[in-house]
Amino acid sequence: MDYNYNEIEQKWQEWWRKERVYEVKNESAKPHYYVLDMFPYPSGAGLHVGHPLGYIASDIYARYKRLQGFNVLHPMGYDAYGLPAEQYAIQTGQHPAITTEQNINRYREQLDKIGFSFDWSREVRTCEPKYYKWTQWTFLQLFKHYYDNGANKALPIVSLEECFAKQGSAGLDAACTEVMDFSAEEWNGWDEAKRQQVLMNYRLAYLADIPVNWCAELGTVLANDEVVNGLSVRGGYPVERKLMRQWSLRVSAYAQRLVDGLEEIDWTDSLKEIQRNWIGRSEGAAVWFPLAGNEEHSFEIFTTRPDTIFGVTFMVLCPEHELIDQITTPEQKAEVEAYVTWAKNRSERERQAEVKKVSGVFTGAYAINPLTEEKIPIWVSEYVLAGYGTGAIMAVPAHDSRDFAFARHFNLPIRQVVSLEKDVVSDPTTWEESMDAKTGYSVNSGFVTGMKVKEAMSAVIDHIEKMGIGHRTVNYRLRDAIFSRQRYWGEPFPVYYKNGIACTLPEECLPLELPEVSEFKPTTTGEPPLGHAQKWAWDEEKRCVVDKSLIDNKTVFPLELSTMPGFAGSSGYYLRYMDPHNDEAYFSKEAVEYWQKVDLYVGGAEHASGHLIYARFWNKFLHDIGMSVVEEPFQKLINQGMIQGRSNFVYRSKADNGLFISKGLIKNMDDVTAIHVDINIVDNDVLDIEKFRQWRPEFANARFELEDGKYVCGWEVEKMSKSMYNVQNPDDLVARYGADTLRLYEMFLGPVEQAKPWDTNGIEGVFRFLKKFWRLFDGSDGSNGSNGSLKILHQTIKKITDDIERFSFNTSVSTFMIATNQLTDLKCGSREVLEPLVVLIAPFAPHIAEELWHQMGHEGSVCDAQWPVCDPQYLVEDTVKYPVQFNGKMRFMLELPADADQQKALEAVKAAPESAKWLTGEPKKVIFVPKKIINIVC
RNA sequence: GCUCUGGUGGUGGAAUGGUAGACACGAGGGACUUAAAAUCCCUUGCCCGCAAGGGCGUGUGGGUUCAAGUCCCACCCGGAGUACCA
Repeated sequence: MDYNYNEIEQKWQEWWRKERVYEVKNESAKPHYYVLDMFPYPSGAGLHVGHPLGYIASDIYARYKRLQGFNVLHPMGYDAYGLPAEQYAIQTGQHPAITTEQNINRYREQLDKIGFSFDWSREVRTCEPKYYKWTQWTFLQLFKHYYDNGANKALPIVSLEECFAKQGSAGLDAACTEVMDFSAEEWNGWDEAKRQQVLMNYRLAYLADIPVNWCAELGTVLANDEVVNGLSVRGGYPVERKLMRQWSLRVSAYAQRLVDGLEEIDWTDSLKEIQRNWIGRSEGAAVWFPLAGNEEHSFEIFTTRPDTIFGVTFMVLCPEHELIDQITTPEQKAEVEAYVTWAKNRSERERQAEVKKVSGVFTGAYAINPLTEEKIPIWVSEYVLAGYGTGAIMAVPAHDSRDFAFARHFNLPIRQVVSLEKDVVSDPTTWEESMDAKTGYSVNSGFVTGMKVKEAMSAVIDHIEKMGIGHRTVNYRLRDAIFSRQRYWGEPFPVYYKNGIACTLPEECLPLELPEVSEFKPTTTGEPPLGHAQKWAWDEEKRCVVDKSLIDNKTVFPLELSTMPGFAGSSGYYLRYMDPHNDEAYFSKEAVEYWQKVDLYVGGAEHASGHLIYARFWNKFLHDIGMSVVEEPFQKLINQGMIQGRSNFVYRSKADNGLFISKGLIKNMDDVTAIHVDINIVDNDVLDIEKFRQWRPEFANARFELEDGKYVCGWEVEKMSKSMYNVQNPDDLVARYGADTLRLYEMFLGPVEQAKPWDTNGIEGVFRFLKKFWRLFDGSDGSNGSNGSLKILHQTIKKITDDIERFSFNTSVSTFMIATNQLTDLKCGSREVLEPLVVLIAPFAPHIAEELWHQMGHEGSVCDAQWPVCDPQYLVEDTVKYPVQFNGKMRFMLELPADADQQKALEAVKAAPESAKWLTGEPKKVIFVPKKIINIVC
């Protein structure tokens, strides 16, 4: 009987759906395991072969765990809010909800064809009110909490209010936008507006005027991870810095816990490293430098090299620094103002493009080095950033490359205070670069002279702490996440404005549903698209949304016009899958206590500094308020590598426009023009000439110069894109080879974690294997397996189990091929051998496994079978290697049959001289490896 | 610049420090067939040799080891992340 994959796959996909084979309950006597894929944004282009790569890997693991007796949660859903649907809406007027729905249906159809074991009864869509109700709810909780550094967790803001009423800000150690200092009397005397303003300074979701990444083209602000090189990630439009009043999440409060948490999770080192770099923890000191001539005023700087304080030769402020106006001398005023204006008007892109260009201006003012009491000039320069540290630095040109470049440019003094060897100094004016390394000894440095750099660092900090002019501190590069987007297609904020004060909707009134709008563009007055919504005001008494014409600012107030960013909906979706239909809570206590966390998370590394930071933050916060039970949501993380496109080219002769020359015949690449050709009319780099002539009218009369009767195309690895005609649609492959072949082939392509170009050249081999595997079962009988076939089976069990555990799915496929070839040679029809083999292959090729399982007379799904256990007696190797030692050194590798008398052999080796003559038992083969080493095969 | 990765045949890629190149593609040869498809068998890292056999081989140069693709040091080349972060 032929392997009719189309019939088999359709039949079992329907059966799985009908029998609800993949639905799981939140209770079971079995141990639990949660396998999650990063849910997709359903784009209009549909899936290409790169998308399912990770899904196939996680599906294999999920199915494997299920066969091993785990209750496996393996859900799927859609990250349905996003910019492309909105931009499409602006262009066509088509509502994003409609296009999103269409795209989701298309995705679902494509996913179903590949035979995934998702529990679709738990599907979530971030754009549905019953889902985003809980996104909004979490926002409210963030708004209602602050971060207490002492307790090291989020606490209710009401407890902060009580504290302020009793003792003001005294003794408070909380994450905040700016440090505040007030007494209980002051607090109690303030009106509501002022108090709210103060509380806003502490809330975890807060409104503040902050410099944002404004993208005029998209009409919205963007988070730091949505901007690369001054351009928006989506669309590549220029982004400028602008001060705007925006909602933000105080992610920075969790910076240390986000660093610490990396220790306990099982992610790749490179991914952890990306996160560590993004968080950018650096230890150092905050030091106050007094102003010369005005010593009671001082300003704070941050340095990671307190040991170099004796080498400070100038100070630098960022152009935004508030001190500039106060300290600039009249003579320097014009120049400083011109510089500041120039710097502020530069676009982020210009600034980044000219990073190497040194610019700056002297303020005319001086500071006092608190340790040397020297007078040092204060400069202003762009190279000091407003957003990091305090926006002011002490410059040590001898030991910081940027300070060095600045000093050279403006001819400022350079003083060496660190040397690789004790008491050895050189003339810094001859240096070609600064000595930045934190190694060596302090020189010319007062009381720390002669100390090692590390010792000097803490000695200086101790000293300035004693003097009361500074302290040890830690700085993070991680900034708070800007949470407002001036867009339509996102979650509305459950917030209204009562005479300028942000108030939140009562929790019972959630979800606040996204209103209908007449247009998806910003309004003519520059408001976000929600400004077009008629019914967009909050009636405090009726507790409902009303028409905005009713706004009277007494009981009816305007609602927030921004929406939440993409990462809002994706930050907690893994928790919602645990209990997706709960209308009373985000998820029930029982559900989260049962599943705990995601055991295996599979997705792209491009989310390292976005989603994976936000989701960890989100989960830590939910943990603090008693919702999620563990701090780290994703125990093990696998990054599937990106699949690139493999483009094919034909070469048109420059001399003769109708002539195409086969690749091997081209003498000089300058004589031809390479033209992208659709990969669907190329097979194994050989062009289908007829299809090519039909492909486009201008090629209808193409002539060819062939090699061996074939036209061979060139190829190159590029991004998978329509314009390069290298997009491979999985549906075509499923139709041609079946889903099982596609699944196996995607795995066979190489390690899951490695980036690789898509290439169908090998798919025939995998297809051949499945056909062979299928044939193996023709005429299978109830006989017992021979020793040889059982050996093959048990070695296969061992190898496949090991491979799956280390996510080495490409070698698993090879293992199946080897076993199938061997069993075919043995003409093995034994049920005892073949039945476990079906179970082994079920995670990889579920359709064929299901069909064979039923043909063998089983009633239920192969998914409910038992993963076979390997019997060690069949694993014994034919030969065993024994290292033989003389004088404690390994001298021989003795290879003996597994059942040989090893003791006797070893004794014989020891007794004999160093040659192979003496070995009893007639050596079959004596291999002299290098010089003295002998491998002896008996 | 810094951090992380990787470098093995014509190609994708295998190798707990122990016979490098499994498995697959491609290529070459053959069987079956009127023919094609399908299937099966043999060869296939490079060099010398009719052969038996020998020599060389995992980016480069050193080192550790009886033994290195694998471990250590330096360098070269690719890929990714990040960047005046003090």
